[in-house]
Amino acid sequence: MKKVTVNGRIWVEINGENFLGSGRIELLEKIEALGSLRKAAISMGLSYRKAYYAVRSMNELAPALLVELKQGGKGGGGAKLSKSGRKIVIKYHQIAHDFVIFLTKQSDVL
Amino acid sequence: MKKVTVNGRIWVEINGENFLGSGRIELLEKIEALGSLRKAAISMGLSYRKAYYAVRSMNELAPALLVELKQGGKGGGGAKLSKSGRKIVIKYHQIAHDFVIFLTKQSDVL
DNA sequence: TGACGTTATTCATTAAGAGGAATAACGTTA
DNA sequence: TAACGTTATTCCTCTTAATGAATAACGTCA
Repeated sequence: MKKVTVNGRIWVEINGENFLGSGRIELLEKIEALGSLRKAAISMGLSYRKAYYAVRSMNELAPALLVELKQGGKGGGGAKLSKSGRKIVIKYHQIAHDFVIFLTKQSDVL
Repeated sequence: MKKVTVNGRIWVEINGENFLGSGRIELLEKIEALGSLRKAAISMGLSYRKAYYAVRSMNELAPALLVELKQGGKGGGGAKLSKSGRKIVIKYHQIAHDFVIFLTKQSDVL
């Protein structure tokens, strides 16, 4: 018997521009865990450049910085989440959870 | 004030393979309206080839043909939806409608 | 003041997808 | 049997996205 399922993807937009998806959320979490954008990128198998542009885009779109980047200094610098950065990660997970439930329900109906 | 919204995309999979999304649904509707795959593709600004491969993929994955293609004959041939093809278009619209409601609710929460 | 490890940026190459062009194949109809 | 308009298929080009390499810039600390 063939298995039919409803799948999907959600993301957050600000003024119609892509702001946050699951990939960026994972990046934020890695940044919080590792304290370094470079290490976060590598741990996800992501190029540093792509990760950097993602952070830059997020910080530009958000009303307040999500990631605080520090260049030079102790350890060469580093990256960490701001308070609003940590908040938005939690909020996103709530939405993603509801979405999984939605998809499951729709798959059952099929 | 910046406008923050949750957006997304859903599709139907069969055995984990992409089966139906909004584009393919639109294609099915155009086929029903125009009776020709070529005309349907053109009306959507789609290349015939892409439309053809989409139909082929759908027909192969579905338990029963969604689109009946006829080559040669009166008018050169034509394309039309099977009964199960028409059914699935209706079902998809129901799911898509629920999804819009879901997205609106999530956007309100933000 | 030099070493360090990070952030910040540019450049060139490669991979993949989209698209168009061209043509074969088909079956009815006049 | 020739014309017609469609389905069916192949091939090549072009554009765009992804990737990696290389390097500059920075600020602390020994």
